[in-house]
Amino acid sequence: MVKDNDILSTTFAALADPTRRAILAKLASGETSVTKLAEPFDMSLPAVSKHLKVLEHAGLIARSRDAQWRPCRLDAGPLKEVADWVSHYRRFWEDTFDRLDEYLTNLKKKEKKNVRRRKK
Amino acid sequence: MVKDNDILSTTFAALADPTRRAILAKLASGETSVTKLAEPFDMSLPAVSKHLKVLEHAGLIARSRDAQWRPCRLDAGPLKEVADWVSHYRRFWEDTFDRLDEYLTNLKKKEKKNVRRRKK
DNA sequence: CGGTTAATTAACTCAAAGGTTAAATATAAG
DNA sequence: CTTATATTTAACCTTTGAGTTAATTAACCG
Repeated sequence: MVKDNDILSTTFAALADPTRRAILAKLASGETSVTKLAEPFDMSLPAVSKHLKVLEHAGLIARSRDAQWRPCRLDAGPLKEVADWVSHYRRFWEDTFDRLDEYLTNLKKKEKKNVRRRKK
Repeated sequence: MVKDNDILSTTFAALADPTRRAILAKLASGETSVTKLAEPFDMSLPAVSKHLKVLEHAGLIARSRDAQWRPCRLDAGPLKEVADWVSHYRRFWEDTFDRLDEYLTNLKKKEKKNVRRRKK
């Protein structure tokens, strides 16, 4: 269950759908109407409307009113939170530190095993 | 619906749960058994086991066998993909003034590069 | 062997996600 | 006022996700 007061969870959940990520990508080139956003997708307009609601609720887009159109624009604020969160793990995919960490973890484990065996 | 062959969707979906992110955080300080991982959470062991399965399926953790223990270790590979994806939007939270054209040119170049890399 | 510990699988519940079609709303244009 | 266009809401369906308890598997230990 995704808790509603958990910004990161809401953001990640919103991003976990290729349609929604495609919408964000499109909005990166500027404000667009719902119909234009929906065009490339093989789904009904209400479906796209729902995706937009999810993105809006996650704070990833904002909407205004222009006659009968509801133009959407990108709001990347929550994406900064994502970038910050993932940056904490950077050292794990840069292999130098990765190997060292794994080595140290292994070493610790073996020491604990030896201690346990000696005590018993 | 999250498509199974879509790595980013699977990764984001796995990260959209605070329990799973907490598990990853714990694994950042080294391999641990399932029971130890489960300890801080107010849920049953099978529930944690399921979370681990989700993380494993997303390639975010790997498991080995040590007697009756199944130690888990972090695998940050998919997190690099997340970092790469989100980095495309960096300008939107960094720049106050409009550099849209430059951004789009860059994005297109990077996307082409990624496609080539995946096909390889 | 029999018992204990670690972890998973099975079977189930319940809520939420993602989609549909049909109806409703809002605004503009004749 | 009526009609066309843009979009949302309503009602519904089906699948998935997250949790539960009870049973099962796997490995160790005395």
